[in-house]
Amino acid sequence: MARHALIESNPPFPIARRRRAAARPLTTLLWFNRDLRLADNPALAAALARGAPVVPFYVLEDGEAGRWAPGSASRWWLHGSLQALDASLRARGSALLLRRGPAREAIEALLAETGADALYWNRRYEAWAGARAQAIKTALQARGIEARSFNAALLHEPSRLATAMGQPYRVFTPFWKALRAQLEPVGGAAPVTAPRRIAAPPAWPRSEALDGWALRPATPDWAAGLRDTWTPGEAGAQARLAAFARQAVYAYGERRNLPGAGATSGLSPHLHFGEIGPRQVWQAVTARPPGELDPAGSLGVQTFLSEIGWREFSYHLLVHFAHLPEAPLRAEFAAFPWEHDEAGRAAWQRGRTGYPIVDAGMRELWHTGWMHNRVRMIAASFLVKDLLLPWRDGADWFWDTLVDADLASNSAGWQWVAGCGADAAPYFRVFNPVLQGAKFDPQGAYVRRWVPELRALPDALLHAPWTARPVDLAAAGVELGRTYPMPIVDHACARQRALRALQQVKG
DNA sequence: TTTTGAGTTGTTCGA
DNA sequence: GTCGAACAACTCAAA
Repeated sequence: MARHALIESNPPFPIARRRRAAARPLTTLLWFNRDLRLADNPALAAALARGAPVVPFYVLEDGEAGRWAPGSASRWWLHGSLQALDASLRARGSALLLRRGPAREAIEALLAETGADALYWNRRYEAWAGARAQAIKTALQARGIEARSFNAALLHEPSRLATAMGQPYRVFTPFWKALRAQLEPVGGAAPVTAPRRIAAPPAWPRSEALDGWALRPATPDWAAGLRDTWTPGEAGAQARLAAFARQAVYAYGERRNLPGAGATSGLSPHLHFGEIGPRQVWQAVTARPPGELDPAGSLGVQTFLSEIGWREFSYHLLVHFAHLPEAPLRAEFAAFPWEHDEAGRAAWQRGRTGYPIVDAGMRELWHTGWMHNRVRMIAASFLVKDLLLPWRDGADWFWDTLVDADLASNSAGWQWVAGCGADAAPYFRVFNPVLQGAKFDPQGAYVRRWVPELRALPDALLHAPWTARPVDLAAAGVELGRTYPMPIVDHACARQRALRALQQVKG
């Protein structure tokens, strides 16, 4: 596939490196991207092994990313993550330089200012990022400057895994089987630990001020819920992983679908920004020998690893099908008769659909920048199938509001829900928000937390307040249409409408 | 090349 | 109330 050309590959013996092998290395530029960590960082390790002073830097690339520049919640996270990375670099005698993009210009400037003879970085997999990195690599190597990239983000290199026919996988199970066969038994190369000291250059080039980038909201400051929930940065990531690997992972198989249980790892934003890598995650959750685990514990570990597998699969799809974020993987869905329901979309975004489990999820998202995975499916199904709004509307909203907004996972997930993606849900699989609520939030802990105006309703009525008798509503202090909305659509009717629309696409 | 088995996460209806 | 079948065919991956 031609797109493979966009994914940079390392020649086994880079020309520049061979030519300079005898010369003393000058300075190494270390370009941080989506790998904001010091442990398990192959580019950093290789830069240190080179034996020259290292200049670590980060480039803000809003212009180059275009439509996929980080959303509001991601920008909030990025600020904290860069701050944390700078602090850990300083503790090791180094620092993080900040520059604005375009990356090509920032790198040229740094090369001129430092006289560096090498640029190392860890790869990204978005089409735009791969293309611009490849252009930089080509340009630098042509001038005898060593330019090397590494894989810090994935267990596998998407261009190096294919079916027996040489095609990219489109179905998860065979993909994961093939990948695991490559990785067994330890999940790939062992992660390296963080260096103790990083040699500084004789003089530091100037850095921009992080505050000047205005990544965090000022007025209004909507980030209080994010601050309460998260600790961006490598230390925060490792603390979360350690806590999860100590206990929760062993119950993950049984409890991961309960949004009120706090049973998931919460690692998604840390993984997105590369504050921790999938190899480290694999190592941590498989540290206990399988022989020590009971069947439930073993199921927990395997189920969790398969979620890491889904992340890999999403990247695999993004690399091989570059239009994944923009256009349906199943081409016939281009003609799907989507609605244009502004009011419905606004109600969904604000958590005022009248379906408590959907509204709870959307409010959790707004408040914390994150939503439990089970609820993501329910809320996404509601947008796409009950409201018949385009999946890209949902993907856009998630892109702006999620701290873990990731082009690969977000795009693949929305296409899956809409039925137009890889391994997509069958058309008739339409989530019923009342049944899903009753099944996965039976005691109502989740809905009561995020939809407090319904808190006093009994469990049996909590997921369908419009079915309550007036006397029950009054006892709970609920006035439908005033304190909490009536359902904005009738689910049974909406389901029929969605099935008709899907039939139309098929025929 | 052809065949075969299988495919993350569900709901509804009727026996 | 419980349970199994229907809901469509189609595509993917491997034998």
